[in-house]
Amino acid sequence: MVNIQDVAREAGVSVATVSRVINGTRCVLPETEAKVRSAIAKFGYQPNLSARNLRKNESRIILILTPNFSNPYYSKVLSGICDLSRTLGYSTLIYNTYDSNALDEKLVVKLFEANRADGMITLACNRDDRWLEKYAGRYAIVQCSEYVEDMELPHISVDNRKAAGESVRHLIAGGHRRIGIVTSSNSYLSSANRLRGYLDALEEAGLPAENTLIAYASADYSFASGKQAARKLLTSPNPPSAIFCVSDILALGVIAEAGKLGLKVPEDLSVMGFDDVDYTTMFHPYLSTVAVPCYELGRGSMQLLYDHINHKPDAGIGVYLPHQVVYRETTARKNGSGKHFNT
Amino acid sequence: MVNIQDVAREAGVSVATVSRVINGTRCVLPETEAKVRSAIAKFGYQPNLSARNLRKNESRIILILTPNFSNPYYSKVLSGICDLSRTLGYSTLIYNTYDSNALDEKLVVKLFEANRADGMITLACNRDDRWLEKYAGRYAIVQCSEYVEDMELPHISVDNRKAAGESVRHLIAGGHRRIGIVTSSNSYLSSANRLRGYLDALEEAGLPAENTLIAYASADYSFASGKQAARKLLTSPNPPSAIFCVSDILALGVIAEAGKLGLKVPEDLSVMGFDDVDYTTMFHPYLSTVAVPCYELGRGSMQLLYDHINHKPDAGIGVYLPHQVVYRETTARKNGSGKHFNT
DNA sequence: AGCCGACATGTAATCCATTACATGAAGGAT
DNA sequence: ATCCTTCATGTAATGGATTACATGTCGGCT
Repeated sequence: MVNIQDVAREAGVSVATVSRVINGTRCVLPETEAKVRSAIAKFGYQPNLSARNLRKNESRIILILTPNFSNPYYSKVLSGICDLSRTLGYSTLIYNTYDSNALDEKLVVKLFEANRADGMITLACNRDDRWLEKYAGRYAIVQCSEYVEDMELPHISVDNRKAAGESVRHLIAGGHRRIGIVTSSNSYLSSANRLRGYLDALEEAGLPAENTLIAYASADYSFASGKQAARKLLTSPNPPSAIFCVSDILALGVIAEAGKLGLKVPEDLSVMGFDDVDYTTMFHPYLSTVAVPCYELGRGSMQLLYDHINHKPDAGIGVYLPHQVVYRETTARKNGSGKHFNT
Repeated sequence: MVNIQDVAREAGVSVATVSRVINGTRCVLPETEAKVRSAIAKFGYQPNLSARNLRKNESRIILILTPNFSNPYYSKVLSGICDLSRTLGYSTLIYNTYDSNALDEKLVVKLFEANRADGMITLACNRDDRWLEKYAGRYAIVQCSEYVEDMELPHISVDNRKAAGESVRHLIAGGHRRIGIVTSSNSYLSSANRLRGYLDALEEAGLPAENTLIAYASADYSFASGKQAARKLLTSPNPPSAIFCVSDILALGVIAEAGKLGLKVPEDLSVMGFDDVDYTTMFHPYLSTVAVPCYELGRGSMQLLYDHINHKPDAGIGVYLPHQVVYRETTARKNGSGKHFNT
């Protein structure tokens, strides 16, 4: 493999000069630069990143921790992160945490200490990950979508509580009085906040929050777990006429199970999802849901991370992006025409 | 940051001994090893990967080129790659090529020459990427799902031609005589081979291959492009009674468009997909399709790459994994009961 | 006793790019 | 003519781990 020495020899200059040309440091005569550039081109020389990283004590790699990138929500966020990181000159290392339900502190510390990563974006931290705080000053870490409350670490997300409240208020305005929720048994703040928003709306309307209306799906937001949760809700003695779900895939599972139980959506049951992934408008009825700007969340978290890595003074700590509740075909007035409605 | 010198000093040994302990080289007295280990634990020491990589001339990173990891097919394959790579001690760098329709030779060479990657798995190469061959001996490269024919580079895939043939033969056995295909206008071998398989089956049955039965969707396998292609096929003077699609998402688009045109699936139109991604059984009618072992394709390509990186002599060049045609609810006999059938 | 081999451990070269510091030439000021 | 500044470029130290080679100790054999 050709190294900087070879290039220097070929160009008849010293290695320092070659390095200066590569890194754009001034103080190089145009004709010298031309000689160096042509030597570089001749050999197809690429600076060895291991050597550069060793010397500069950086890696130009950022670490991304995600629950599961096969989930369409996360893959959209990841697209945003990866696209921006590439234009900023960073490579991305993506790790699935799967259902471990907690970040692996050892792994994170290892990757930082080993100089493998300059920063990290986590889409997977939850309530129990307070240990992150220990590293707040030392490592550049950004929490995206999920974050730990009251922690001095930068994060970016939508206002889950408010969005959930709006959704449920919409259902109430449609005449629904028994409204169920399918949430997740994981420890993510987003699930908890969406549940809070649901309870907010119920309380405002003077509706009781019954335990039989709250179903906890398994931690992975899977279609199957949505079906299971729906079955519990819909086969109870006094079933809900509307169900708010904390994710679209769960909502899709609810709709499937409702169909199996002979219920028509939205005539017999209104369903709301959350996230607005691509699949919400591939099949009828189109899903009513909360549109989350996934891609922008990804880009935003990368920008935030970049600012922190480079110690930009005004890099924010908490950034909130706007959501949009979209009413499509899975929500209808209670005992109404069966047509979807807008309040 | 603590380095190997600090550990050596603390343990009262030389750096060489510390290195030997870390790397499991024999010839270290148990009590010496214990001293070193406790020093490592005390400092939470992690070897600097940049330094190690520089010295060993490796990176323990593998590069993955994929058209778009938001596509459920690719994300499944990627899961397989990432899971195995992690157990083999490699990190994965994933790059989306998006619709550039060709691999970026410059980028690939750059990453290899810069010692950023030890190997590469491409899910995105196509007919035009013959340049890969130049690097066959120099870089470890594995082609997954897609590959360039007649090239001495390892690849792993299913037998697309055969699988497509089986699917179309099934439709013919169901009495269909006018069978359309929605393929993609990209240059991927899989699309080409699926088209070949379609033509094989037609020819065997003595059916003419008409241009009006072949629709080219845009290169990205998108839902929207499936709809568009279906419209062309179904609004032609003599429309097909069955459509074979080279991907599930395209098939979903075809079904959606058929519905819009007032056609019932499978009563009025049979539809077959390809890949069997998760979404095929989330909505009725469940999609008839070819089940491709995505996850295993991913694992297999990583294993193949690993074998090549480590110069295992019997690492294969062409590996083919079995597929499985699954008949579900979107295929029916022509003018039949409307129920799905098995041949 | 003398010699050799086996084995544990240390010393120092090496991988390659970056950069602080050194050098030297050219041009300007007095 | 002399000195000082400026600027381009070179020299060499540096980052941290690996590893070929060197050293030293101990036991066994004759």
